[in-house]
Amino acid sequence: MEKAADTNGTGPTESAESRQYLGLRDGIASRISTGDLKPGDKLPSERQLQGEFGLARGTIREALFLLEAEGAIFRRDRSGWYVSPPPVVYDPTRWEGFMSYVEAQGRVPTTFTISTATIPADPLLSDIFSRPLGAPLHHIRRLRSVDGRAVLVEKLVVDAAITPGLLDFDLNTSLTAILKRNFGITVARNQISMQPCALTGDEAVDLRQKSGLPGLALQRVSYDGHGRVVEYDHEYWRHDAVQITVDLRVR
Amino acid sequence: MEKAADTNGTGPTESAESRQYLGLRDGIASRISTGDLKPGDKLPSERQLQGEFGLARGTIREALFLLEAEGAIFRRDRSGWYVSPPPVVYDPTRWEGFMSYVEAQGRVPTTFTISTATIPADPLLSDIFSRPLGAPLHHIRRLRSVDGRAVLVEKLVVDAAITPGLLDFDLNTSLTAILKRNFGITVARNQISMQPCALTGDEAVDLRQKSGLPGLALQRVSYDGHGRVVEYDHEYWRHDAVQITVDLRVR
DNA sequence: GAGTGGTCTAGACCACGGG
DNA sequence: CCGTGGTCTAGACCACTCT
Repeated sequence: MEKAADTNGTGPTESAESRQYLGLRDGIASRISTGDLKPGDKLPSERQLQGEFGLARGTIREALFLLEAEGAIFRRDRSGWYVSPPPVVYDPTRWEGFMSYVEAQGRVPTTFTISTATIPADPLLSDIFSRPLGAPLHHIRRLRSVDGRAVLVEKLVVDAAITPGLLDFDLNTSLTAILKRNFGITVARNQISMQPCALTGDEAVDLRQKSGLPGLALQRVSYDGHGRVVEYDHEYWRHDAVQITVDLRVR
Repeated sequence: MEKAADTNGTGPTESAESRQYLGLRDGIASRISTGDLKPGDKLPSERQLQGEFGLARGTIREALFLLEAEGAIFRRDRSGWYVSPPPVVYDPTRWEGFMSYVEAQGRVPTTFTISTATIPADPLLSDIFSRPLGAPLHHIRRLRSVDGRAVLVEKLVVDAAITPGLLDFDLNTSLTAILKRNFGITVARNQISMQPCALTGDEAVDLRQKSGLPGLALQRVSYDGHGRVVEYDHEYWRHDAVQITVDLRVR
């Protein structure tokens, strides 16, 4: 008996799902919405679900992938599947920085600096910062978490000429605050671009995600009051961790 | 011989990929980047790739899913896999509307009105529009395409009191233009919110996508110069069809 | 009707996580 | 060390598209 959907006598009994993984998806989703499973809770293992529902493991995984795409659950590599916490709201116009707005939402933000370096400007960066080729720029790579879960990696670049000694500060705090307090720099304008993307390579590794999972790529160029480029930032977010909100006047 | 990765004698010959689907992914990706495969081109069928690479179909599909998540390819249900065209750039602050900005990028926009209706305001909409419960609101559901490919479904709501007879116009054109020309309404402010999401149910059907594929959900509340709510809009985009760009002053 | 992707089965081994 | 998810095989039938 190598037939698959033998049970597909799908008599239109009620809302019988045509595809089994959709049924399983709905089952788990309702367990979450009723509060039977709460944010952070671990789901039964794939093999347990297999026994419980009498489906092949591939079918179980299909349902899990769907819930993952919907942002309802996430996985920790080779540890298990967990119920997702609610996303963080990110408003690029309210520029107090990550630490502030995450805290304002009653969550606990943390930052981990992965690496720092001062590197001569390449043609692209030289153009963005309007600085000569080879001018020194600070590169910072940071991992940011909410309630202990890594939600984004950022690679940011700052003009070293106007921020001497920046890398000696504790970068596991708010960069916005450091720039303001120690260098008198405030951001007046942001130019932002973003695309849904797949998290791959370094980003996936840092976020402890399996490569290829969906994410949101966000690039930001920040200007001060004089129109000078202050920061050039690339952020890679878990797709289920963020909601973007903007309020703006139309031109 | 039910062993899987027997070929995993992965001698570190060159950049041998540890996982076979990554190798296949790279192979197809490079065919795209060299121009061997161009936007719109059809990929070989899964079974052809199976023969060509000597992998099980599941493995082939894993590679295809990854490329899909990256936005490099897309599928037409039961027709095949195709190379993705470049995304459209969407700037919510430049409010000439979909038709204008798509054309400005040298692409061909089309709009198809799926349904229209005038419905009494429910509590939520009554609140958003600051209108009494039961006040008439126009509901419009449209499908919008670029170069013949459906890229987004939108469900929009407009206050019927200030747009009498709106549904009698040809809604397969620019709504922005209709509101301006025929009702003297212009948008002065937008409040936008967006989250990566999974396209499911009606949205997936309308976009001819398999349910569960990643997308971008965008909600917009538009105000006129008097602060009156003009439009309430929900858009569901294919994740690979759009890039959002915003330029804004920080508050 | 042929061909395509969509769904599903029933196994297997691998690599990593955590006690 | 064991349990977990990650990868992979080799089949099968189904539902739809296309010509």
